[in-house]
Amino acid sequence: MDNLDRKILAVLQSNARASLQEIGQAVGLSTSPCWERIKKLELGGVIEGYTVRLNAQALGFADTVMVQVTLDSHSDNTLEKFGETLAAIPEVIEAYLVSGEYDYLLRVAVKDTRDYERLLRERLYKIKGVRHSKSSFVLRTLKKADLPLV
Amino acid sequence: MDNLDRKILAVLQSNARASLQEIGQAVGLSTSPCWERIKKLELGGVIEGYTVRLNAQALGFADTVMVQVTLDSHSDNTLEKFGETLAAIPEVIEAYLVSGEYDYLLRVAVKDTRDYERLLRERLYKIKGVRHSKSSFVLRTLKKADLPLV
DNA sequence: CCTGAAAGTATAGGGCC
DNA sequence: GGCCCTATACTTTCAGG
Repeated sequence: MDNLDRKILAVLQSNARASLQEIGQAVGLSTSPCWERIKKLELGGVIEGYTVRLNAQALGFADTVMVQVTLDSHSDNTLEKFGETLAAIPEVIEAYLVSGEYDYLLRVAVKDTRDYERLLRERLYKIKGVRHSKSSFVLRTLKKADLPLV
Repeated sequence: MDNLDRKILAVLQSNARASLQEIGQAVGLSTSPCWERIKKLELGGVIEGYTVRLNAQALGFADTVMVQVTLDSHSDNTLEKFGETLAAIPEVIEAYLVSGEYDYLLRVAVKDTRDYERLLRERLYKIKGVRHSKSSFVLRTLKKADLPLV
């Protein structure tokens, strides 16, 4: 992992479909070393995959909600069950176990506030062990950046 | 935007470098309509770009911190200044203006706890108008999913 | 690391239902 | 309007130096 690798990753962050020629031009190498480096980064697990940045709004997900969740018990069992339950809820896009005043932070994507109310009532409130939750609706996204590599 | 478009997007979500042949096979179309649909989704702004999923750990960002920020004043001016300041801090990966008990939620990527302490002291605490902040370190990532499309 | 050749892919024309 | 097929230019992939 040298500076050239990081430059290549920076290019791929901004356009994962850039051709090897474009990447090579940007970092000052010919296509073959770029290709070899990328394969190494893929095999080494630095590159986990390639994905598309989608406009959630355009796809009908008008609202994003950040949910703080506090559990009753912190036994291994409760914790694991909670994780499994979240995995099965497609609206839950991200879920983190965190330190601090609450236990979990979720990022949830929903069509509208009614959809969110349904999710809370029918899904989150039904999960055993959840003491309480606090919802924060995202009013505006100020920043969404890539990891700083160079 | 029909079901085929959503299927194509689902394929791209899981692998943005899938060839048109693979995409076509997955959705039951030949390559040309897939290509046309993708171009339309790009031009229509549904597809905002293509990016790479990177292993933050492997790149030296061992810690992720979620920071709740509360501002003193809620004037347009303070709000805008705050947004601009955040834009210039590379460690701040995401920033949301939210409803609820606090004003902003930030996702911050740092090398270690010392790096985070430095960021707090030298950057966040220096921003005018910040009343207080609460940090939650991410202990474990339970889920990181794509938007549910089909 | 480079050059370069072979296999695979994106892009765009024309035709079909 | 949306599909399929086909030709050409570009890309990926991997040899040999």
